Amino acid sequence: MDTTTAIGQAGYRLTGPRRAVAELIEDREGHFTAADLVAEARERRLAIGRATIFRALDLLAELGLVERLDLPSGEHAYVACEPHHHHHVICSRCGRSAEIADEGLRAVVERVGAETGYSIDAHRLELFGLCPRCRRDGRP
Amino acid sequence: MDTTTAIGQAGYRLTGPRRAVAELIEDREGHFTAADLVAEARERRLAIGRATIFRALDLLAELGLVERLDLPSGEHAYVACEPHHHHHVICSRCGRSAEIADEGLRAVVERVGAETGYSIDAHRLELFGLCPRCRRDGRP
DNA sequence: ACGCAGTTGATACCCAGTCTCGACAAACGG
DNA sequence: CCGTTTGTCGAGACTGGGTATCAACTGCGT
Repeated sequence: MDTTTAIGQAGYRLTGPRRAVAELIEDREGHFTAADLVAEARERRLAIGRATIFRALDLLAELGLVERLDLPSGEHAYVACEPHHHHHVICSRCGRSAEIADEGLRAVVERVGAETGYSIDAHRLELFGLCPRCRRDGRP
Repeated sequence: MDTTTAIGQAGYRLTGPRRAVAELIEDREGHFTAADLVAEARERRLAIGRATIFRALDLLAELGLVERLDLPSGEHAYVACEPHHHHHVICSRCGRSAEIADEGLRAVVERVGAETGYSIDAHRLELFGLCPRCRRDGRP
């Protein structure tokens, strides 16, 4: 399912600015910040307000088409992704990310719940390292 | 090892403001934001500058005596904790947290590395839910 | 084509966190 | 115990991410 149709199906209006933001995101590799999109939009002479970009990102995040990351640096970034529960491995050099499935995490979560007595209803796992390409290329 | 001695042993000066911040943190339950500490310090009429609180938090985080969290809301918060690698389960109502050990996570990380080809050198796992006390108490 | 929400953009605004710099005080040596 | 050195502090200016406001606009159902 493509981004623009997903917006429509969720009952939101399929507006020009939203299409434009979706396009900006599709043209990206790796993660990006809201500021990146603002800059990119300005470069392409798109008439999209800053607030609109933030709003579009919120919307896409809500639909699960984009996910918010908290980089170790403290920055907030986003990555485009498929709308189902999963996690990311993020390259700390180039920012490319790969989705990962359960991989036994569910079991870990259950064990923690059992041992601590917490009823766990959400979790976040982020992995950072070098992607295969960056490992192969330069090692400064 | 208590906080103030840890600061000394790491080669940093054991100053009044740092002691004060350490004390503010020890008196807290659950997670707290930098702004919380600033407000608390003001209430107690402590003459500690805002910048100093941020600096002290950075220092304590570097020593591993405090850990930075990214709440689902996007806020940055901290929790006091022991200085070794671990993760937290955080109560989404009261903010109390419990530390959790490996619990099989290491194996998960290794499997992901093997499958994606990334060389993973850092990870973050945060679990959110209700702590036993909040489960027992009100269910609004 | 019409009309009404939902959406937009400009702008002002708010708040977290950082930077600067003169004043200060912890640690150490004598 | 006092002087010196140098890390640290506080105040305030500053930056940058993100949000609130509100009049103007436009997608979309009828």
